[in-house]
Amino acid sequence: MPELPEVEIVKQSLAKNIKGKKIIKVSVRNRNLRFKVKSSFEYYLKNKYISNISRFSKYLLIELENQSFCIIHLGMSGTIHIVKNKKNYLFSNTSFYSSPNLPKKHNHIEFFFKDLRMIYNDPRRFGFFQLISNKNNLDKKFQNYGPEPFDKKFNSKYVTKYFESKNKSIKNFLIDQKFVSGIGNIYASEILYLSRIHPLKAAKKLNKSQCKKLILNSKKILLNAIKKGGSTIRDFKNTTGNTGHFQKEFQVYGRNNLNCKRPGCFGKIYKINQSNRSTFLCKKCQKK
DNA sequence: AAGAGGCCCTGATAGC
DNA sequence: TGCTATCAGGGCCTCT
Repeated sequence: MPELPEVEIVKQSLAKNIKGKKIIKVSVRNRNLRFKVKSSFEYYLKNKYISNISRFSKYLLIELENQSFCIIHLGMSGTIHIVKNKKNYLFSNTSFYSSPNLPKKHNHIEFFFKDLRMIYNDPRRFGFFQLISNKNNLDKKFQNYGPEPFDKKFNSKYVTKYFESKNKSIKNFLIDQKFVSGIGNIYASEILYLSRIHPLKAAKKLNKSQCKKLILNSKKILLNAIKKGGSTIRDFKNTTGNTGHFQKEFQVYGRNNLNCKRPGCFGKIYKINQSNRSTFLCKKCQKK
């Protein structure tokens, strides 16, 4: 479930906790993630320094001293935990499960640093780790991704041009990473509600003012979610194992059969199915 | 070519 | 209590 805001929260924590540090050791307990973790993975990372931590879309980018990258995608249930070490941890197995918030199962990958460990947990294994040899190949990896909502390229001209003669629904475009990067199923519903646009509306039928609203509200929702520490529906936890708070501010997501929160609307929130994913909307104040 | 739907996976929950 | 069915959804893939 991690979308851009949740990944951003994790990124900030990694920047604080592991940037500049040397990876002493990596251990992989389960290689069968979304893509198989290669057997050379641990060896490649061993003794390398981390020169930078960044994020693109829903990806965490760990840059290494030799300008190569280890990229992480959290899939839907991936979480990263930072556990501070006790003394002599390298020689003891007992400290591993000592952190109260660390799950007992599905801890697939562990990075060891001098003072802490970074542990990747992912029950459903939709997430993945991938090594990328240089910046050029990183750009190649993301060349088919659209701009992030905060990018200057995500502007009125781009959106209206993109939507020309497109029959696909606006909701399916918001979660389409080729159009815009970082928005997932939850925030798509919230953005459309705030913009008063019906999720089933064909993209080409949006007028200029609606496109502008969409751009503005995408930024607004995501920034606010980052400010609140992301959203926790089921799985998302920050690196200390705590939940985010933006879910308390959801206007439509998960509010099936409840009243519309918009003052003076008195409509009801419906859950519909779009391409096998749930969409939430108020049929009264979101117009086709 | 655009767009829809299937698949990967586990855990939580509902219903009998 | 214990079984089965359903749902959750990111990204890649296949099919029409």
